[in-house]
Amino acid sequence: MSVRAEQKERTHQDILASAIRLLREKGISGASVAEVMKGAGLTVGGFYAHFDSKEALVGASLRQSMREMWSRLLASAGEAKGAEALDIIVRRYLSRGHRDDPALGCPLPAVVGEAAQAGEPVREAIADEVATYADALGEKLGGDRSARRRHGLAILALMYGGVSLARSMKGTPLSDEMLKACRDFAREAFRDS
Amino acid sequence: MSVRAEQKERTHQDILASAIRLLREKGISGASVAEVMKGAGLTVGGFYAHFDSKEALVGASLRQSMREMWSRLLASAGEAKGAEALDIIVRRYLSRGHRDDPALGCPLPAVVGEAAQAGEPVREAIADEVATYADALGEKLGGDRSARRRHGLAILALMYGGVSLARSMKGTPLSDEMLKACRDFAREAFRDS
DNA sequence: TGTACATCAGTGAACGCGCGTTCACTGATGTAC
DNA sequence: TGTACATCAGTGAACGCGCGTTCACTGATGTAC
Repeated sequence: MSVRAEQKERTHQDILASAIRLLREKGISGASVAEVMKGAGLTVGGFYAHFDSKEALVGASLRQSMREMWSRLLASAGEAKGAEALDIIVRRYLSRGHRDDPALGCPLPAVVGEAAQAGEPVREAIADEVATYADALGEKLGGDRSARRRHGLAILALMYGGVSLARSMKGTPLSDEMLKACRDFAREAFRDS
Repeated sequence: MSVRAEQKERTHQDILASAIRLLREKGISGASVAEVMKGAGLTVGGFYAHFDSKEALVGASLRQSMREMWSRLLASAGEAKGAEALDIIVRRYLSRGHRDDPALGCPLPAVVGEAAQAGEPVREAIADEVATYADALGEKLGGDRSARRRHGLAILALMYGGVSLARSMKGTPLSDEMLKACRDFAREAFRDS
């Protein structure tokens, strides 16, 4: 690989990293191309040498940030399975820390609402990543094939929904309570597993 | 009340109705003041005789549309309580119809993501309405005081999360599956109640 | 009841601003001989 | 190894556009006498 190509690849990753950070903090419309490029130490005009459009950037950022978040989250449960793994995972995802630091967390809360009106590349990226990590989560939780799939999808939806709502009510007492209710409900649903 | 004041009140409600429709379909940034006014058969300049700012409009629309959606939803369970009421409610909220017709449904999926960056009036409106209807939902579900509160908040988060994700994956097979997984999980969690 | 003036809901053009995207350009890197 | 030319990553100004908000105005409604 030539020096030039290596440099370009490094720049590409810088743009992605900047986009991921802004996307998680401010959502799709809040992460402007100009600000993404500024965050990577570049000017706006160079963007289109790296991505075809803003939508392509959003799709790529979504895929990478989902991978980062969810592989770390699932790895944090270590060898634990079933109710024990669930406890570790919900305590981490449905935490005040995760609610208050979007820049380090899951991209879904910032992106899903706007994604309903976004183009197919974005919606497909979400579907791919949700499928992957709902399955991985179901695997941790155990049970038969259909229970694993159902639990993976539903617990993901519960965790995403709880953090999203908690963020939208930040600053009110209900915000903390929402996180706790979702954690406890997830554990309660698995009391016999 | 004078003819003029009556007319103004009618116009005010027309603007609100238009805003509610657009907000549910396109979210906060997608519902521009100009389009809201056009939807009410008016021109943009007249808006500020009715609301102080776009944010005030969003807050008022949110309160009214939450009331409309959730009082209808909870009323649809009639006299049913516990698992039976839950079954009716999740079948309605987590339905393909609700996913595909945002204009007739719950405002939360279109608004919550952007609300995290919105001003206090919007976040307070969400907190107030979520508190009200989580409690009403918990009431239907029964159990002791803490269980009612926990179940109300968590089932609301699960329903909101499921429909939001299903909309963001619309057009993929996982979209339908997500709705079903959330319905079944909610019922499963109440299997002994 | 009729007339003169005041009010004010709604109009439509204009404001400053930020958006995604384009494009002529610059200058360092790469290639050919 | 040295020189002349080609490539192309990144710059920065400009584009057309839609946004929230402002404002001078119009004309129907309301009030005073």
